[in-house]
Amino acid sequence: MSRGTLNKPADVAVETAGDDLLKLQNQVCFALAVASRSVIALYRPVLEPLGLTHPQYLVMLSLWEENPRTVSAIGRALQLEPATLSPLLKRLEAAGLIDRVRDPHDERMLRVGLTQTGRRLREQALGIPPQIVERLGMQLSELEDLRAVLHRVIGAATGESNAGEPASG
Amino acid sequence: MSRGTLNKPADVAVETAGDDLLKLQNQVCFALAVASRSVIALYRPVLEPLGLTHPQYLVMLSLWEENPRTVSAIGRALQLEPATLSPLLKRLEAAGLIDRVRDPHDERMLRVGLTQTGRRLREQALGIPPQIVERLGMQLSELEDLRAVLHRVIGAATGESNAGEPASG
DNA sequence: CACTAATAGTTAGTGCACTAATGATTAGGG
DNA sequence: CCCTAATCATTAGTGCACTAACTATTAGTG
Repeated sequence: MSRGTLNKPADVAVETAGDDLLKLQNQVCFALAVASRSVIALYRPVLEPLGLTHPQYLVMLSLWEENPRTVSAIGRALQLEPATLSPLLKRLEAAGLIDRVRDPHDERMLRVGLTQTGRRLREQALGIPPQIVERLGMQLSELEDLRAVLHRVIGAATGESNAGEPASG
Repeated sequence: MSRGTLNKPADVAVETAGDDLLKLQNQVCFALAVASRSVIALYRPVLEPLGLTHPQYLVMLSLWEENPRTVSAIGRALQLEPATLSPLLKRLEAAGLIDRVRDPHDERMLRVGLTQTGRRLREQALGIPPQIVERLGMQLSELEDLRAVLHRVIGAATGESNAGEPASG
């Protein structure tokens, strides 16, 4: 990828700078999007036996950490809009993994909870991360670094208030 | 899952391993997905004046690099299926930024080319990367590192044969 | 030349993700 | 109390992304 990707102070010739600036291979956003899709594609065959898509898997992870949760609480954990989760949760309910019940004390809220089947699925899920790491074939240390810098990106992009560093609890 | 991926290795501390493995904050895939969505969200207001979505912007970037391109050539550059591009390209055509013409020599292929409007849009696009970098507020060096490790992830996830070979060399 | 293979794009169908608008419930202020 | 605000979730509508099935064109083989 050669020269000029890094140094472009204002006094540098504009012609070449403008060229590199719009090169696809120099776009972090492009690398981010492709990496995300590629890794999710890696999950597809692994999740298929569990009958889960990747976003559904993330919802299950969030519920395995804290069991009855409201829609917006899941949304905060996963950085997703309620409008995205609403149909997704209905599919998980149809699959028998969760149930959706209005909170008796405040009927605006929906209590999303694991069913017996949903709880049991966690055992199978334990095998997933090692499979992914194996398929990726990257060093764990490098993945750790990646995760760390991604959390910094998330913090920077979402306003820093909510980065989400490793579980302090 | 072939042999024994589910079995916990006996020589590793078992207690914490199973717990941490499924923690949302430890998932690289989750960080990747959120970072990708967050950064794309950052682009939304910046691209809005150009009338482009982020995937459409990436298609334009690929065409500004090499002008008439076939659908599958764009797909290779962007790592997207033709079925994804087909409707997207029609929207870009409807917006007047590209035209779609069958290759006279081989009518199976579609030559996707920039219109005058599409070419001119590049001038406005030159302002985008700096705006994003500013909104992100991260060091360029850190973004360079991120991009590098992301390209390694892409290579690892897609089978290494086809990572992100810097354009034309 | 006809028949089959391969190639390039499109269509159909499912599921995510977002914005904006809506419905339903609760909380607060006159 | 009632009436407005705010809150929580859902619906509608657009656009991406994938798989699988399909059409159309070209290439290869007997």
